Amino acid sequence: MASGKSPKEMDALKEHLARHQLKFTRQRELILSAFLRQEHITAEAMYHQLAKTDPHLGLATIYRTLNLFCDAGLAQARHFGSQTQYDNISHKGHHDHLICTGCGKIIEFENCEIERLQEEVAAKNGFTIQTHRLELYGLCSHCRH
Amino acid sequence: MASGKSPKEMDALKEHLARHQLKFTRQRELILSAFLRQEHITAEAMYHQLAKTDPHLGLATIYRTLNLFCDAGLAQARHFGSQTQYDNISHKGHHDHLICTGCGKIIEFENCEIERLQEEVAAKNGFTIQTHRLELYGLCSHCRH
DNA sequence: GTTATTGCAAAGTTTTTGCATGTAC
DNA sequence: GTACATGCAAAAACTTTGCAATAAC
Repeated sequence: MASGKSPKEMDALKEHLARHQLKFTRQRELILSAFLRQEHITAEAMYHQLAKTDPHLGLATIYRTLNLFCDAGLAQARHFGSQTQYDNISHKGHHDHLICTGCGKIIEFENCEIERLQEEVAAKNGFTIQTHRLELYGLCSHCRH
Repeated sequence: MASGKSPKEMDALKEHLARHQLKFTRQRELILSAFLRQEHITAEAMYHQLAKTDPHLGLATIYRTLNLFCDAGLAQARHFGSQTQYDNISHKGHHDHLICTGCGKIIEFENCEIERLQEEVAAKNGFTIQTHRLELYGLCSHCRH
């Protein structure tokens, strides 16, 4: 194996592509490997990040590819502020947000106890949780004054 | 004194307006009273709803007014799907969802213990919570089989 | 060789802004 | 009478789409 380690997400992408008669392109590989380094990112931010090494990679391709990742179950789109955030699913589950409605600051947190209670609620209703989203909106100490 | 016609939100709006040298207009009154009947609504939906009785009320006015309600602490903007949802703050807090990714069924629940823990997390980070959003995605008992 | 993908630009959506006119104070 | 608000249209911001050229299979 020349490349040695292909992360499981890369394999998952290839499988999704194969199953849908889609192709594994240089851009898709590039965008996925950049994406895996993030917890969440916007299309625009990734565009700028990749433009340094690949100036011809178009923003439309990034959007198309991130949307593809959502279809493949690797990413989850979240509308936040004025742009769409693409969350890295493999980092999800322990990834909740505290969002300041004053200045837009975002703090990430995880809380096992909350997660345990979520499981409890789900079980009580006969559900098996696949993923969740918890966002707390409020004012940070700065903005409260 | 018990003027059944002026809900506390209307008074809160008036107070906010007074404090900021803004004016209490027919449109603001109209939009607020329509807003209070909803749990959440988009600007576009409100535009259509109000157009029946007030065909000259512009969409820009609705946006400006709903954003004003956010400033006044009566509403909370949430980006969802492709449009902004304006949530009625007074209805929020006990409104979490359990969503089946198989059949789309939505169960509403509330859990005081989770809410308490949320407050705890917020406090630990110096935040004051205004509202929150919790969605659990999974499979219901039907769809698991 | 065939079919999907890319890059670019153009179009589509949703939201905000500019400005003349109207309205609350 | 003096601000601020409104309505309309135009602009801005973000995302998707059309199409000819290109790359994967």
